[in-house]
Amino acid sequence: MNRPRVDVTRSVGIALKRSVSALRTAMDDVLRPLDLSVSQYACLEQLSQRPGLSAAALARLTFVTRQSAHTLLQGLEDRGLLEHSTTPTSGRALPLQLTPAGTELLQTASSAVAEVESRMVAAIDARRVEQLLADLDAFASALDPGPIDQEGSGAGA
Amino acid sequence: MNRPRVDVTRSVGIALKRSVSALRTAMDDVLRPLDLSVSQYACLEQLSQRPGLSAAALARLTFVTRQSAHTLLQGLEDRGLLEHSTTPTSGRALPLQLTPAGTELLQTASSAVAEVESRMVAAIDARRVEQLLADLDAFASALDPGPIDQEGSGAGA
DNA sequence: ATCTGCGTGTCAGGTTCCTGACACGCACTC
DNA sequence: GAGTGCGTGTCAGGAACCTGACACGCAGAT
Repeated sequence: MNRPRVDVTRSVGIALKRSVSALRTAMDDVLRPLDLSVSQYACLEQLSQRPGLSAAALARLTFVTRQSAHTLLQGLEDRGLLEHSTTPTSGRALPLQLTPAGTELLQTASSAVAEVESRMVAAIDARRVEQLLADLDAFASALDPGPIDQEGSGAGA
Repeated sequence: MNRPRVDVTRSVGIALKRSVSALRTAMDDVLRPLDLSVSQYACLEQLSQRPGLSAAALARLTFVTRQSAHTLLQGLEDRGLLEHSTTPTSGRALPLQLTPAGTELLQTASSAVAEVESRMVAAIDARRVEQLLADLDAFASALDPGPIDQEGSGAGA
């Protein structure tokens, strides 16, 4: 075998990428039978939690551009999983909402994903989950002070 | 403002995705002036740490398919950043190695990335980094017990 | 009322990555 | 020595995502 004396794998970035990669693969595996991609599931889930979202808002929540979300949403709509109102709430924003079929499919998907996530979380001490969540949040805020509520004057050189 | 009483953002998966997304964006920003993508940087870094790697081995280390790595590597080779030996070490595996130009560029890139990563890590208690690394590793192992040092007899179902 | 700024929906093009498939070389079995 | 299994390099096709650009609707300033 090889002994990595130069601990490449001790980088936080790599560890992050590795766990996300594993999670994505695992989610993909359980979502595949339902013909849903991870991004599609994320849209459905967010839409279920916060109905009436616009496509652009949904895009921000799922960390993709609104163009990508648009394409993705069209596919979901073609399958009758969600529908958009024809009456804009404000500006041009068209509120989206799940159809009964979408809600039903989401329930199946959601429990499958929850199983995966709980399998993952079970790997560490339950008491540390909250701390981990906070740390992860701190990471994101430190790198991208946008979406929070920080004005972040004096950007780091 | 809004008070998300339905804490969607409390999912570990989402927190993970958010921090990775922020990290990727930040790395992209500092790597752009060097004409390097995050994946390209990852290849250079791994190759520097472990010279003589094959393209397929590199692919596994950077969490992409060997086909993607192939395309990516070609671009790097065209720019004279790395080169592959013509003599296979074993089977068809062609060992890769950085050129002096590649090593030099990597140094610049590496320090830029290190700055980003340290900015991120600085957001949490330094004493918790080790624990976090272990937790992240546990996540990945729980979901995908493959790439560690398991020979995994019998293909995973 | 007109203008400007911002957010939004949408179309077009390009890049990156993936799945599928094939040919080749080594190790092992018979 | 032929056959089998595994890992590897490579080509082809497609899906997903992104950047760029444009048109439209609301809110506030002029």
